[in-house]
Amino acid sequence: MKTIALLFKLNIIFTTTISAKHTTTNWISMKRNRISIKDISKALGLSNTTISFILNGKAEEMRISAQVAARVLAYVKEVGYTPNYLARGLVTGKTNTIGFIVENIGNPFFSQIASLIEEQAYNNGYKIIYSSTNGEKAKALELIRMFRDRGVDGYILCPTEGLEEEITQLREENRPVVLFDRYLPAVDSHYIGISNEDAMYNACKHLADKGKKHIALITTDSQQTQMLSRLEGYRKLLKERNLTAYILSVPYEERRERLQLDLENFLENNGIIDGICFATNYLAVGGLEVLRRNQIKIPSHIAVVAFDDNEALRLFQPGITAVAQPLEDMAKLIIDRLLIDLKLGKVTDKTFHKELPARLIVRESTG
Amino acid sequence: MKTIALLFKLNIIFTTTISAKHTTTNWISMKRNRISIKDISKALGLSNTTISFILNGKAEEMRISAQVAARVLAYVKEVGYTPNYLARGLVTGKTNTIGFIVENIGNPFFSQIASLIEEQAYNNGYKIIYSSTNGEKAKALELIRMFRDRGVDGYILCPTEGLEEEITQLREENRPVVLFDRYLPAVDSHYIGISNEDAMYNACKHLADKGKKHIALITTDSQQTQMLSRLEGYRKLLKERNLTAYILSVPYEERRERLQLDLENFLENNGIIDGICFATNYLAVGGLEVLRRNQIKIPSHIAVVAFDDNEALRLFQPGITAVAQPLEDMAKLIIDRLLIDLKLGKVTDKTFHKELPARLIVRESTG
DNA sequence: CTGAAAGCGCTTACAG
DNA sequence: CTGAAAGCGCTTACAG
Repeated sequence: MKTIALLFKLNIIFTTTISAKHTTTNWISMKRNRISIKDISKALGLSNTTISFILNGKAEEMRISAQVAARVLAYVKEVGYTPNYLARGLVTGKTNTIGFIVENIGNPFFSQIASLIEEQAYNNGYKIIYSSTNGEKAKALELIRMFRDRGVDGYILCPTEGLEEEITQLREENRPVVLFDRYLPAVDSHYIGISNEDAMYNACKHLADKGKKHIALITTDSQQTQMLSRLEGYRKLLKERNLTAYILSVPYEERRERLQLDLENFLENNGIIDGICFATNYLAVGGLEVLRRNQIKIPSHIAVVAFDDNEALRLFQPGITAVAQPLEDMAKLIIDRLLIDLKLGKVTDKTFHKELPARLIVRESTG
Repeated sequence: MKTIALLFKLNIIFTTTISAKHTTTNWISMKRNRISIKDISKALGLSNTTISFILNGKAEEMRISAQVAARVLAYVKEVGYTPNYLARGLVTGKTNTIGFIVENIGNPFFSQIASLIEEQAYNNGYKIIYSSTNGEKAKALELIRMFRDRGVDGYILCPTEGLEEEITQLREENRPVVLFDRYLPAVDSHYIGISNEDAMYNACKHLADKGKKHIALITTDSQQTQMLSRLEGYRKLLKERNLTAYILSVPYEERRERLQLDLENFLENNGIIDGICFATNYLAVGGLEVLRRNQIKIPSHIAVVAFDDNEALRLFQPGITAVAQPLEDMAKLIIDRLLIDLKLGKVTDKTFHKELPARLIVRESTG
């Protein structure tokens, strides 16, 4: 049967290529290249079982003689055998792969945390498959299902709205999930983020302490938890200090196109504003361009605080005060939490909901 | 046999959990959840073969009646069946996955191109597994091998030095590979990048045309092709205009720590410098901080051009003139090229070596 | 201590 | 037009 299959394939190649001889050789060598457990057991006169046990470090447990084990390991090393993960995954149901879903890997916040998560996962023997949702629920659903079909062992998700049902199902199927950046209130799931309310409260407090009386919040209309909490923090400080709220809420879908015009109008109509908090990184970058184009002096005319720190804010002149998320700690917590469920082989009943404190990095933009 | 295995697993659960009943139910529902071709064929009274053909769009080709096909498709949709990619991959040797290796996903250049490549791949039915080498050959080798063990169909590599042998082997095994950003001169492989020499030549020419007579190049000692070409471009312009070269070459390994001190010394010792080209993005960001800290006026004292454009350079005051890589075109070419080999099922003899032109975005930093 | 054999969920050459 | 059966490369319960 094997021979027949071989001949058949060769035949295909013969009829479709010009340099048949060359390709044929390649094809054979390609198959030869990939050595299997069967090849090893045959060569060493042992059974597949024995090889497999030794390869999986179960030699002692299965009371396989040290000499046999050593002989197998030496041979494996010599021929450079590596196991086929697809076959292994098919049997064990484990692939040592983590599905990582972000909003957009091109966003510095996500790419930086991706870099850290990748490293942590790698150190623990896991690889990452990633994808971006661009904030679309349909895309997110498709990605989760695709990951499932590919048998990822666990999921790290930056969820869009409307994913409640799917995530609940993942949990019911005992698939480890950790949410980050934002969570879904209706779903009981592990979550790691920052204390957004406190972070924004502190940012605004910093402005108020600098004597600002008319503090604006530039945000989007997204109903994601992290955005709502930031809004809460803003409101809390304003209430505490008896200040008027000036809120510009840009439609999330058109956040890039609309920001510029909307912000210009907003500032024109509210000339009294003397402090601005940007609720997220792309709003800050876009907003700073608007401020500059309108020759608004920072901080003398308007003081500025941004959410999420990055190079652009650091290099801006004046340096922009920013709320920095503890990316490294977050990445570590996310992976650690996922690994616990992964090792356990099932989802724990008690979910872990952790909000880390953010750090306010004070620069010249707030005087 | 199946029943025995089932009981065994249940037993394990009974002995390790408290709410055994609950967990048991979960476990069964988890297995039930995953419906297979066998389940479908049984339910519909057809063979696995027929189901498989229909699922793979071979119904017509295999002359399966339209009614049967429709019935199967309807049932599949109803029960929400999705194929197990591991099993499929084991048989076909295809996983519809592309291995994507970058230097560091946290670097904006790589995360932006990753975002674009991911989208293009996704539109063509491929998923991305990615990893970062951090410029280390050992890590790169390990990643390539890990990807191979996981059966990725193709490779998009930003190669480190010393990967010649491994890449040659991939080609010999008929595994599609596309290099980007830099290539390995000793290896015949597809490559997509930019015309680095021209790009740097034009950047320096722009400075010279602005009357700069003492143009410095800040680069690393990396021997990667893209860096060498940029150096060539610099040299070419200098020769053409009869200008003296001022080159600061920071050790690649310590590029972050050393840049600051080295650059300060360099500028101090070469007070005559009136123009600077940074050879890559992190050098530009670090370098600009040094210039600012030393209160060097841009462009009046020193004019500046950076390689790779990004937000930080755009927002910097003054705006920094930058060489912008055509990321979108590159991503498209990379995927298109890989898809050709992927569809073909083997590596083409003729390799594709394409260098796209970069664009110089002139801002205030060059006067 | 070790091996024969079943099974994971697919695809596909072959036989009607 | 459709099905029985082999095989992809592993793991593992069972039987010595």
